[in-house]
Amino acid sequence: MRYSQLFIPTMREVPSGINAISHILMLRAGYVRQLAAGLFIFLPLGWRVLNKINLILKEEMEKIGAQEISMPILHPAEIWQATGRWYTIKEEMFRLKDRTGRDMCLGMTHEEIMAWIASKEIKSYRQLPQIWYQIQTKLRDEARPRGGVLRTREFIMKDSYSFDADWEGLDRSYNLHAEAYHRIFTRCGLKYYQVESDPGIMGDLESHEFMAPTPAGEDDIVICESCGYAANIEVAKSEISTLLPSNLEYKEIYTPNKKSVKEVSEFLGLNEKYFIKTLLVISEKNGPVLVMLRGDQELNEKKLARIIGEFSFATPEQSLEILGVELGFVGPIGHKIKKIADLSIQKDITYVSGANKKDYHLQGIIPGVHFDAQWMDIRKVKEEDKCYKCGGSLKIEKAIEVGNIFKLGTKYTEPLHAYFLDKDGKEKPIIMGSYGIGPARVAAAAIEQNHDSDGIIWPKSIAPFDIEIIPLNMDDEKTVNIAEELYEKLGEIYNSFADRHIEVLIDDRDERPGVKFKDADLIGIPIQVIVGKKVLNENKIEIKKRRTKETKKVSVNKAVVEIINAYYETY
RNA sequence: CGGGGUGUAGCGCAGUCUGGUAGCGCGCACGGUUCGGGACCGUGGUGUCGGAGGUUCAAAUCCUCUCACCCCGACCA
Repeated sequence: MRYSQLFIPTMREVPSGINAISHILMLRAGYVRQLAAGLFIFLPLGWRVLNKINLILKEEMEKIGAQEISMPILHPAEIWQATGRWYTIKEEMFRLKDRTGRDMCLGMTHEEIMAWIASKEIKSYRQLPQIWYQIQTKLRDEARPRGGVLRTREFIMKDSYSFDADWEGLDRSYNLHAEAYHRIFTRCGLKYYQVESDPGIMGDLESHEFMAPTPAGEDDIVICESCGYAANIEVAKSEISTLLPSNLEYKEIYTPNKKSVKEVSEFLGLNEKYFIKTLLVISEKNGPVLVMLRGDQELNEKKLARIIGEFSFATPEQSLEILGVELGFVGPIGHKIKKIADLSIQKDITYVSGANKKDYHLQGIIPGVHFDAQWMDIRKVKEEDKCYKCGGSLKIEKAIEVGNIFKLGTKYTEPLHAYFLDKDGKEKPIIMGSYGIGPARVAAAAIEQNHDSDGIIWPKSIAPFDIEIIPLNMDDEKTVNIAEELYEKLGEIYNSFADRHIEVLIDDRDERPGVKFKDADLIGIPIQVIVGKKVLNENKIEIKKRRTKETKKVSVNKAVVEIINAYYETY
């Protein structure tokens, strides 16, 4: 295509108040514009990138036998009421009424609708398995849209759903998706991890997330570099070293105004690890709960919430009211309320904790002897911990969730009565799975992972064009003729890498060379072909790889072959 | 939802403290000179100063309310 006919509004200045690199570059390079909080317009270049990604998604989904369909985004409330999510999801769902006053909502996702159609049409095990997918708009009234295109209120998602007759079938469909996702993200040029994840409101079974590491990411993931263990920090487990025996005499100690573990630890000259941090939380379902952690550890709130449901930390007033103790001096002994202690607290040594009395702590506490509790893993993994599988060292990285896979089981099919008759003539619920990928997040992650100070460096599989021809002197007949000739010839070449023709952009604008160079680097097409009077005098043109900035002069009559070679060499 | 911040030309900003009738750079239009890394000179157009109400002879500026957007946190199929 011709640059002069394409709408690519690049910006020289950096928009103020935003900080995600992908957000800045998408704006500066003319890929997107923002309509309102969490609502983005994809301009021609941005839309081309999304379509490149979608094409890869379609190809890989078709390879595992998935069939593309399209579902409404406006849903009747009854279906969401049937599964209960009409009630469990709160402000995040856009709701409205139609003219007759009927409750409706805008689809945040499509499990309900998929299970509904399955319930109507799938009657026999002979119709199973099925995998249906769509690339469709989702709407969520996000509390805080952020990071440009990373978290928006309206976005496109590739969502697929598997329907199987039994659990082995679900495993098969799940694994097929995992394999397809590996191919997809590899093809899109992303660095990514498949991590264990929290199923959240999707269900209670196995789930994984595909995470593209970048500082702009919203999630923390834990990676073991020796054995490959990878998990979202919300569910990650680790091993921490056991402590050497301690044998403190059981007695109260005066600790005036020393409340935090750190303060008391310094006051007594005893390592934080020999403390028990006692927290009071108020659970919506279970009321007050006392939570114990080793002094140097932090609470993983997600882990605790999975045990006791939604909870909040007690206020100073609540602590006095419920325990009769000021916060800071609460200890594990004596209270009648529910107690949960982290597994890292050893039962064979003595600890220090609050004495349940203002300005006093208690030493010599032996867990299991002086108090009992429900022993659970509620600790947040730290980088200095060891891998619980292999003992290897761990690293924690920020990452963007670009995809996820969930085993749903019968969570949606039972309430929506999606039953089929099995071989044995018995009626059984369909076993379901759901699998999502956010194309805009893939694009943003690709930019986060592939850019330099001049602009975007697209992985060539998802670049809006393959090659950009840059004639430098539009008033020089020879320059224009050779550029146009290359444009013609290159456009006719079949791109076996992508199974389509080479897509060429020619910057035919009457602009100064500097402007063209800057814009070309900003928008990030993998190969630049520079045609200019100066080098043309040697009967040569230049080929520049955007990624490495490596430039090569080649003679005009070998140009096409050399350009194609350079294109295949880059990545 | 809690905390912080910003709204002045298409973009980036100054002007607000101390009230006096709106400015700079870039971009844009036209003319000329330039032409291998966001050119230069000249000319020109551009604003309900986020909105509403109030104080005042006079409000971008002071007061009250409100809206939008951004950042941190909570939340996040």
